[in-house]
Amino acid sequence: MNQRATRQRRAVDAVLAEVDDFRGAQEIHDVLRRRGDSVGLSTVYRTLQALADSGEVDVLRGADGETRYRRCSQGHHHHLVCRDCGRTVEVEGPAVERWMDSVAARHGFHDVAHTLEVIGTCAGCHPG
Amino acid sequence: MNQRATRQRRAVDAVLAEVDDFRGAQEIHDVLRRRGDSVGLSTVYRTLQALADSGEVDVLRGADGETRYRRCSQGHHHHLVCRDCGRTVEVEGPAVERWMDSVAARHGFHDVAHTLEVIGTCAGCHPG
DNA sequence: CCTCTCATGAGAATGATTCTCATTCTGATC
DNA sequence: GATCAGAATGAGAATCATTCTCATGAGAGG
Repeated sequence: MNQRATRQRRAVDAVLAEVDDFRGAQEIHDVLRRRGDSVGLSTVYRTLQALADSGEVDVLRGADGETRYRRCSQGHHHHLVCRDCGRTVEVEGPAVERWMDSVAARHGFHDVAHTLEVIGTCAGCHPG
Repeated sequence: MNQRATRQRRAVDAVLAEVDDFRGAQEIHDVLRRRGDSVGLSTVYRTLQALADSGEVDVLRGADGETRYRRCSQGHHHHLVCRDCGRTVEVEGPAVERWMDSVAARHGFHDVAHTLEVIGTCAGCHPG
């Protein structure tokens, strides 16, 4: 957040602070409306985008095309996400980072970035 | 492709066979129309999806939300994509696969899948 | 309290993708 | 080669997340 502190931004922030999973914009908008602390959908989108730009939240694009957000720890990391309940674990992989950099360099690529997400079924959701 | 062989499917297949980069459905639809071998947009989408389901093409979801397809080699691999010209290099990383599996297992996750894409600027597009 | 802006939000607009369904075509059979 | 059932097609409507528009509202400093 770079600019004015408004009720709406505080509200969106609050929701993100309460949950530990990735949430979609519409979902957050619903939570706020049900809670009686309604915020316009456009504003939810704008706020989320601002938070993502400033690096305060991580973004994840699901297979269904919906973009989800989550307040994460600061450093660079990746996610292990449960496909059923959405439980999220942050993981680091320095070796993987190095591998990606070296592969990119070997092929003459510069300014590399990457996306790496692992999805599975967590122990709690696994039948057995 | 699992079912009947139609002109439309052959046409889409042909376009995919000609290019080496990831292409969007609309893009393929345009190419076909310009070429005079027009195919309905719905059909292009359907065909691409069928090809993706059968594993004949790889799918990549860009930051702009458009889904792109590419005929790739069979085995499991990842992509190094140029953000400017779209040039694509297939890469393998057995060590990375192992790392992801072990991390998932350590956290009690089953049936894991993953996405790993590296984007950068290729040598040809790099200014300097 | 004023004012200068940035922020908000209702609704329209966008853009990719999917759905509908009447029509056409493929592939198997005679 | 003629038939036929069911699969495939495609034009346009529908969907859905997201973005845009712009008139109105509200921080923050003076």
